[in-house]
Parts: sequence; structure tokens; C-alpha cells
Amino acid sequence: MASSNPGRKSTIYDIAKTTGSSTSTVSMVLNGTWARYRIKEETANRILECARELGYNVNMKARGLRLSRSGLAGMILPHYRNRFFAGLAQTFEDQARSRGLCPIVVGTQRDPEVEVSVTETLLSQRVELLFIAGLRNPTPLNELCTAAGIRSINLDLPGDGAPSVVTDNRKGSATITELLIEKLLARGHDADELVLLGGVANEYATEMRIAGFRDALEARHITAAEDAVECCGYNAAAAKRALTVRYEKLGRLPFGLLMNSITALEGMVQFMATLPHDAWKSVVVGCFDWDPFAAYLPFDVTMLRQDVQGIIAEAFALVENGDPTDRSLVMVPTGFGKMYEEEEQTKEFDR
Amino acid sequence: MASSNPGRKSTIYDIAKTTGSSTSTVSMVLNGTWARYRIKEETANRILECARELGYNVNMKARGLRLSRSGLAGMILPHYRNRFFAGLAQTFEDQARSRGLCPIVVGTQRDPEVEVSVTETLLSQRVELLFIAGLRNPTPLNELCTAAGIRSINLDLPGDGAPSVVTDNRKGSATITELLIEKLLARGHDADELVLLGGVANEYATEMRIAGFRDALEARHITAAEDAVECCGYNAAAAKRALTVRYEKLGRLPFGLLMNSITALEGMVQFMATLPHDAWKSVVVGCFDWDPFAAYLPFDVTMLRQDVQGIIAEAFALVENGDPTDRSLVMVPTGFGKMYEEEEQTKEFDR
DNA sequence: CTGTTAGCGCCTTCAC
DNA sequence: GTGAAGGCGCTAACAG
Repeated sequence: MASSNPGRKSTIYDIAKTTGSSTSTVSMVLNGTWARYRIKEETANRILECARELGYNVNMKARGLRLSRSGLAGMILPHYRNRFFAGLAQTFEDQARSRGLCPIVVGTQRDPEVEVSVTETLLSQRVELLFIAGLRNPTPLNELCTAAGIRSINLDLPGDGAPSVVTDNRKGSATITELLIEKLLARGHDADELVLLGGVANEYATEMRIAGFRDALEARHITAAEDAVECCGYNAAAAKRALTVRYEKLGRLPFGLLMNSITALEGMVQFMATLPHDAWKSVVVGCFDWDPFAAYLPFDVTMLRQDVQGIIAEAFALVENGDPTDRSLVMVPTGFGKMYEEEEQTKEFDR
Repeated sequence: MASSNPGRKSTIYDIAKTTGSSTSTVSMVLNGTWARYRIKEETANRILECARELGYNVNMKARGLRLSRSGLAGMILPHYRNRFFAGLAQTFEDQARSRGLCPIVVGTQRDPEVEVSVTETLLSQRVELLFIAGLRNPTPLNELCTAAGIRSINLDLPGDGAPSVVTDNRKGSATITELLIEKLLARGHDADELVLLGGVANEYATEMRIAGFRDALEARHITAAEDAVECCGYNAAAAKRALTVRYEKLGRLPFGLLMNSITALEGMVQFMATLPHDAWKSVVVGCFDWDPFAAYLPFDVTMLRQDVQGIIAEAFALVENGDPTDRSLVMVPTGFGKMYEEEEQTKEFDR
């Protein structure tokens, strides 16, 4: 780490001077295009060596300015607090890096002002693409991007200002509903014991999940109970409250529960913790999204897992296909349990 | 959103031409320094208006080149899969934004090659500072930064290549150990039932926690059992295995358990799920780090929470104080339960 | 009050 | 094979 000029980053001029060559030669060598220009290998090596010694490091600001390519890929999401968004972020980073881009992901806390200002900031940094995840209404942000000539893709929730990649919630919901019905029947309960709890009415994901839920019931010619679907909101407290009410009315829990989010499941667990132990075994549970703790709780729970790798891959494909008028909606299927081996490979010092 | 020149981002030249003024006037107006230069308010308004219509957006690459200030703040961390790192990322983003910087955080999956290449990338993007979180040996990265004249701060785990901000693990450990002992005694058990499980011997955080554990025992003149500390590793499977062995040897669980990480706690929960229900109530548990699911499991668990806001604030203070030879080690105290009101304020559509 | 100009560091063409 | 020069978009003197 022998920086001859500590504190000041070195430039190609420094290298040119120390090696006694010209800036263009240095530039070519550093870009790997030197072979095409028949530059002496010896010269090239000398320059490379010198660059290392000086701790040289391209100035992407200058290169980007010249080439009008920043090398930055942006993504905004609400937060990192669940495995879905955390996984999206991680996968995005990996795939961006593998394309030679520097990932830059920002959490907005669902604050509309932050969303706009972050988008503007990323645009000023001249990101080459922007993925917008989990926004109910991404259109204003899409428009900002379009105006700046930057491609944006909506993830998780669709919008009409850009192409969107979302989980196939309806199909997934039907699949898990089907599975829960099987389990209920196997336990000798009625299928119409199943309750879909959580989420917000008229919100895209919730509506799709409700539709899938009904699909599965109808496929078996089962009439859903009046109150089989309850959109009590996504958060834990609301789900806990809703369950409490049902418990008091019914004198017990429903035998089958499909929770509309990991946070709703959190609320359910909080409620279960207040009940006698055998309550845990009395109920068959399903959940959209996955969490490592929840997966091992002492009750029968099945978690629907989103395919973050698939989502990100589709999104990159969309930006790479290049049609700026594209507004297609790509559906990515879900799965159960672990989806990627490596994802769970915790390193020795992971905690 | 009327971009007169869709697809091409507009520049100050475009604005200068359309408003019939000069680039410097435009520049000053856009930077808000126009009052100082006594530019007519009317002109200013015309320019501002035009900028809006053109969907103008500063090119930070060019501005950065000129001012040699990128407006970027970097942070690297192993992953986002637990609440500590997720919170660090979120807090970093908030605080960076409030300082007018654009946060750019990258997860490295603890891959040393990725760590180096990400650092180099961030350095080429000319980030103005770099926070390095959760690395066992951050020194090589610190050196890269120093060579480039960029200030770096180590977070969570210390290093000798830069100042470090870490949680006061020893004090925290002593506090929670003390609390668990109280609980054990209240239940009529011996204090030497307490076991510290998980982590890696000779690793900084683990060693500090062991020291704190012993501090608390010694303060009460209790001799720790031979096998009171078991560094079985951080991951869930290892913790589960270690507990299984103890269970078989003892015929029951130890009455008190202090788990060295959220992942180790995960392993414990997995093991508990295999036991009869009353096992959950038989044990008093503590854990370093916090998780929303774990916090509401049906057993007596106390979670030590790290002060992510404090850590990030100290880190920014360190870079702002400016002494590049500073190698100080700042300790940030821990707390129990919720530490910030707002942190748990889930928005309506959060899931 | 406003316009002109000289770079910031880099890449690319075009001479030599 | 190598050097000189122009310009990416912006800012800060410095002239008018």
C-alpha cells in the first residue's frame, strides 16, 4: 500500500509522469484495450505495476462524465426488515455486480417524500437503471426516470409507468390454500374452517391472494364462509386483535389460518403465546413469505416463498431487452421452503 | 413531466439557451447562491421554472468532478438478514441523507474478494467516507481507503487501520447475565445453571461477552461451572446440536441459557420445538441481539439490543472530527426491548 | 447584474 | 507505438 502521494488520489497523469509515457497510453493499458493499439507489453506491464504502487483507482466520476455511463445500478425499497426485501436487495447486488455495475440500494421507509428525493438523487448520480420495489404507486417515480431517459422496472407491486415483475400471488395463493385444505381434511375438519387473515382490501397483492384463495375453494366446490376473508391490515397488532375477536366469538381458534404476511403471522404468534400450549397444535397455518424463526415454531406452518432470484433476473432481462415503451407484467412463480441452497449457507462468523 | 427532449437529460446549457441567459447564471440560481450575486429575482424564477419543465436534474458526476465532492457515502456490511445489520443500514441511510449525502450500502456476503472489489468500486465512485461493518479483519480495506485519501470507520468489530465504533459487549453481557441470575434465583434455581452458548472462541465479540459473563458471576462470588461457556459457533445447526448433547447428558435443559447470537437462538428454538411443551417454560433465556419473532415466543426471553442509532452517530462524529490518525475505539452501550419508538411504527402497508 | 472562461479526470480520435 | 487536443456538465473566478 505504498501511496507515494498519501491523501491525494492519483490520476492517470501521475502514472504517465512516473512511467514516462503519455496519458492515452496509460488509459489504453488500464482499459485493457492496449493490445488493439499494439502497445509494447513491457510498457503495459510497467504501467500496470506503477498503477498498483500508486494505489491508483479510476475516477468513475470522470470516466462516467466522458462516457456518459456511471456504472451505477439503483434500487429503492421500503425497508430491509423482512426476508423478502432483504433477499431482493442481496440478489440485486449480486446480479448487478456480475454485470459490472455498482449496486446502490436505498430504503425509503415508505415515505413518499423520501421516495421522490431518493429517486432524484439517484438520477443525479446517473444510475443506469432503477428498480422500484414494493411501492403501491410507483408511477410518479417511473415518470421521473422516463423524463431523465433512465429505464425503471417495478418490482413486487405493478405500475403502469414501466414494466413490472411481480410474484404470481394468485397462483401461489391457490396452491397453498389447496394444501391447507388437504391438511384440514386429513385432521377431520371442514374445509370451510379456513380463514385468510391480514392485508388491505383493494390492494393489489391482497386482492390477488384473495382471488387465489377463492379459486382453490371453488375448484373443490366449497363455499367460503361469510367471514372467511378478513383484511385487517398487515401489521402484527391488527392481526393479533382480529384473532382475539375470533377466539372470543368462537370459543377457540379457527382450525385453519392463512396469514397474509409475515407481520400478520408475527401477530398470530403473539396471540398464540397467550393461549394454553395445546392451542399451538390445534391449528394448521399457512403464510405468504418466509422467516427463519417462524419456520421452526412448534406448530404446523407452511410458508410460501417468493423467488427473489427469479424476480431480479426477469427485471434485468426487461431492462436489457431495451424497449422503452414496454409495459409488460411478468409473473414469477413461488415455492415452498428453501429455494436456494446457498442462501442458507451461513458462514462461520455469521450471526 | 413535459420533457422537451425526452430520453436525453437536459443540461444547464439547455436551460441557459431556452431562458436566454448564461450558464453561470443558471448554475448560481440552481445552487441557491443567486441571492449573493444579486441576480434578478425574475430571472431566477424564469430559470427555475424552465428547469422544472425540462425535468432538469444536476449531473452529480460533473459537479463532483468539478468540486471533487461526490456526495456519496458508502457502507459495506455482511448481509441484511438480521435486525442488527438491517437497522444499521437503515440508520446509516437516514443519517447520510440528513447530511445531504447519498447513502450507498452494499452487502458482501462475507466474501473477502467481494469485500475488496466492492471497496475498490466505492473508491472509484469517490465516496466521501466508508463505514465497514461486521468484518473480522477490516484492516486491508482501511488501507485501501487510506491510500485513496478516504476516511473509513469500522463498525461492530474493531480494527487497527481506522477508528472503530463497537457495541459495549462486555458491559452488556454483564448486565444481561446479572438479570438472568436474578431470574434463576427467583425460580429457586442455582445461579451456576447459567450457560453461555454460541459464538467462536478468540473472536472479539465472543471474548468480550464471555468476559462480561464472568464479570457478573464474579461480582456475586459465583464459580462458573466447568462447561458454563460453550463456543459452538454462531449458526443455528451448531447451537441445536450443542443443546441436544446437553439435554441428553443432563436429562433436561439447563435452567438458564444465554445465547450468543440471534442465529444461535434460532437453533435453540428449533430444538425446543422437538421437546414437550412444558420445556418452553422450564428455561430462562437471554440473547444478544433482537428479533421480532423471537421476542414474542412463549417463553421467558430477554434480548439485548444494540444501539444502531448511537453507533452510526458516533461513526459520523468520528469522520467529522477529522483527525486521520485517529484510531480510537468508541464503545456504545446496549439496552433492552424497544429502543426507538419510531422504529416499530409499521406503516399501513408494511409487511 | 450577467457573460466568458478555465479547468476537474478521463477517454477517444487523429496526427505524428 | 505515442502525444496532443477536444469535450463530457458543472462551478467559480474574473471580466464586463
